[in-house]
Amino acid sequence: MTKSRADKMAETRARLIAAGRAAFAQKGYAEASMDDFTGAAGLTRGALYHNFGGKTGLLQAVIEQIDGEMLARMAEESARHDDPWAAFLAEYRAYIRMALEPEIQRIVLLDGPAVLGDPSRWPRQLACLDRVRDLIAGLIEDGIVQPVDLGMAAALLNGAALNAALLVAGSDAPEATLPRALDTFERLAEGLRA
Amino acid sequence: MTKSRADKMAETRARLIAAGRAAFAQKGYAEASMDDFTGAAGLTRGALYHNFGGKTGLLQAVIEQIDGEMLARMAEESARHDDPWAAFLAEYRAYIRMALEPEIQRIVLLDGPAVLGDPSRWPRQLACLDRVRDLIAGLIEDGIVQPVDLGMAAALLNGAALNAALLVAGSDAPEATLPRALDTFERLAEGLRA
DNA sequence: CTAGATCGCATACATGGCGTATGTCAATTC
DNA sequence: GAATTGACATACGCCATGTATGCGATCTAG
Repeated sequence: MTKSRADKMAETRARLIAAGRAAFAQKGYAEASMDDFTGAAGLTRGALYHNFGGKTGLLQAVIEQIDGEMLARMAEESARHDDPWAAFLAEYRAYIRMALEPEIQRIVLLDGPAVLGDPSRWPRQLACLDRVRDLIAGLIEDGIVQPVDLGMAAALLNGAALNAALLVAGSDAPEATLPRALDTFERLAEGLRA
Repeated sequence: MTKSRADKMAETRARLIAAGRAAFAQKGYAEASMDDFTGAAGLTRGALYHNFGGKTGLLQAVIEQIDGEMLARMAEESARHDDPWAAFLAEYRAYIRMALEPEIQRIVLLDGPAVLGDPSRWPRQLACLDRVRDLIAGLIEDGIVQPVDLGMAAALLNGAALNAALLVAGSDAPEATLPRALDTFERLAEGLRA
């Protein structure tokens, strides 16, 4: 079975995304040289410009991929709980833990907003943000949470979770700090309950 | 009265900081060319490297200056309230309003962390973060707030406030969105009360 | 008071990364 | 099977940062 043209293109896209993802995570967006990571992928900058239009286009694609993985992991966590509030907190615990990983922290949470602008204005918004919005909407409908502005509540909670994760990641003993972060976050979230 | 050598150096530093501040705010850190804004200040890159060691050094100095102004404005706001909890909320209201300003948003909240790394690990930490820590410590001592981890609570609240501000700033009608942001934030903060 | 040392800043140069225009070869189409 | 399309490579120009060098003004020593 010979590879079709579209298959080959999909493969080069995947290779470039993988190489870019590794480089962005390790050196940061600004310090990652296109020649370096396209070369590492066995390609040249020509392929990158053809497929993604430029360096920022590749960053978008990388973020989209990571976002999809984050969404899946959060959904997986919440599925283990029957109580809606517990499921809600479980998703945020997963989010905070993921924000600890250097790859997600650097690419999605630091360089992404700085290079592409505020995530809430991205053309393809982060799926995990949308998901949290839906969760909160359900909690409000069930009378578990006060009737607050959906997008606002989601943004506030995301910001709190992100900073919690950054602080944990930067601490000397992340493992010891993580439970305190989760605890403090849950107390904050209590403020939204009916 | 003739200018001393130190006086002149202080003036060039001030000029460079002012020019860099304007350029970083308008075009973002990465897009701001050193030749451009040093030229606008009537100087050259030589002066910049001599005084600040490089582009990132200037960014640090700019952030330090803005941080000082933010601290002053927050202190001013809280001084108008007698009730400790009201004063605490007033400071955060001021913080959210300040995060709306493109200059602060772009330089301190977006590019700063992306270029210099996590603020909590900066050599000269943000003074306004320290201030919030102290406020929370006082509230805990007075029994107004639950005994939570100081740095963690401050980080969470700052993250929530930051994202609230970003969302407001990115909305179509910032003036109409701001009150909802403040309201949601105060509800969250309620979660920390004893 | 003057000569030399110092220091703040400008100038010139080297390096390297991004973006674009052009070329090439393989796959598709008729 | 010839022509065309399209995916990707190659080559070039431009611009930005960082560094090494040079100059002139201020401070200092005798």
